[in-house]
Amino acid sequence: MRTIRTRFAPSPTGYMHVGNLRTALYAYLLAKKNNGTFILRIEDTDQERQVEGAVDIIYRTLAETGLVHDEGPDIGGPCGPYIQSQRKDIYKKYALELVEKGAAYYCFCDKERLDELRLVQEASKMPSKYDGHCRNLSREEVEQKLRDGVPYVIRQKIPEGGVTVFEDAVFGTVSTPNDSLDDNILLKSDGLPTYNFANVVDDHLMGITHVVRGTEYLSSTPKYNLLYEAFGWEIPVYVHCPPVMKDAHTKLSKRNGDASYEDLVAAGYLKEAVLNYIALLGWSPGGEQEVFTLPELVQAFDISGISKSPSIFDTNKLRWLNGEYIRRLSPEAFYDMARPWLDQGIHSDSIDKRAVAALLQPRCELLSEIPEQVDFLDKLPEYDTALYCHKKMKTDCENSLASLQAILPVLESVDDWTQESLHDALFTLIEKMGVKNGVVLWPLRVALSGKAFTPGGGIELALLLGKEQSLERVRHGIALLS
RNA sequence: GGCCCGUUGGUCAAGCGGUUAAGACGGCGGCCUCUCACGCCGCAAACAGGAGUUCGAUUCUCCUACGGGUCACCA
Repeated sequence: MRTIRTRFAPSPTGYMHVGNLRTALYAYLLAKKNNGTFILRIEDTDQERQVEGAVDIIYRTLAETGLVHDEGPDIGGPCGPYIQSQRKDIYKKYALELVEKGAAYYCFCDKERLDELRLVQEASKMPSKYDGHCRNLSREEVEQKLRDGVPYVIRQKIPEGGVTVFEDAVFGTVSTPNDSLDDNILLKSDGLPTYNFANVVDDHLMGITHVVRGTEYLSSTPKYNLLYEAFGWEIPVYVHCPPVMKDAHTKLSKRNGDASYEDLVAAGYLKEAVLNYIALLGWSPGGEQEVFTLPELVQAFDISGISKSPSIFDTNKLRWLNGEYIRRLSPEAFYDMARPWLDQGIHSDSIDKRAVAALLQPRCELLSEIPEQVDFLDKLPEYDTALYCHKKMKTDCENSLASLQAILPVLESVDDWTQESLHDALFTLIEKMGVKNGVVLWPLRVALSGKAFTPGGGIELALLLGKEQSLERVRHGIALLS
């Protein structure tokens, strides 16, 4: 069996959508699973839609996520160049070959005629389709016009009648009547090929064995196959992937303001988690495992697990998975990753950020939420005394005040400000008072944080804040409640 | 509108003629506990509808409905 060669062929027209990334991922996985080759090709035949810097985003994203290509514009390879605009001459030669073979023809219709044709067809509710005006021009007519310098395009000559059938790896057998296909343009009047054509030529020339792409190409695939057949080339295996949706009706897209890969990373998602999540969006490994490293994905990948219907991007699940990744990080790795966010929420130098990170790690699903989780350490927020009333803890303003008043001297007497000392001192107090733990510890935690929820309990917070600051906050609490 | 494709809980999904129709996220309840979270235990929640084929359909066929894609000198 031939070595499998797949390719990711984006147009440099903007950001990396998650749908795009997923297509790249599947192409990568398919190649690597079979010890094959993964190729990057830039499809920039549309002069007008180029976006500055878009190619860099593609390189950066692939590198960051570990989807490293074996051949591509930046690293070269045996089938270069890997940028379509640099392959211009190649396409014309093949287009002409097709004309010779009778599978394509020169068309001299100008834009005006085409627009008018479309209007008429729309008005009469006819399917809009090229009317074949130039389809049967004689050789003499063609040569005359060429000599006269009339602008031309080259169109594909779809056979009349018949049905084109092909096998898709995810959708199975797909058959389309040829009459529903249009004589599309292969070579534009600017000499550049359309996607339809460049794609086929490049995929063949680059030895692509498996074409992984979105379902938007499913219905034009018969036309590509007609091209392959006309050339006498081997048709690749098609793997059409359904789209990633924002909701049941709309696709996930930058245009709708949906998050791109970069946005997600900026929002505090780990790139591994994002990649893992999108791998599972529209593909099932079959087993129970949900957390996969890239190498594990390579091992587990199989085309048969790709689903036929669109899937909705679920932020909830991504969050969960991200939390799962965070919890699996070593304390050091998490600290390093959390550091920038920690710095945003805590400016004081007296707080031990490693200790905060340790408290945070099991309670953090999204890095970007860290600042607001820890900002109370910097400065006690203003809070309502209603916080002291907690039914389950059996606390209210009165017994909270009593507790804080009892706590104050106890804390003042703790010289050795450690977890053990604090714990011993406070639990001795609890025993002496003959109350439930919460009656003492809840007011303490509230006084220290001014918040309903915190990463850590009263003792842990006291330890972080230090003796002086803790005493001050307890006194403040007493004043508030008095 | 023509052509192509799809439809299992709210979401991701397993299932490939016979199952009590997995599992995960989310939701709800409980346990643990110095709050919250983690962890653990449990609950609710689905085969779009209708005809066939078959001893038997979530699985096969057809129709309907709904949804998506595509009909450019864009990719």
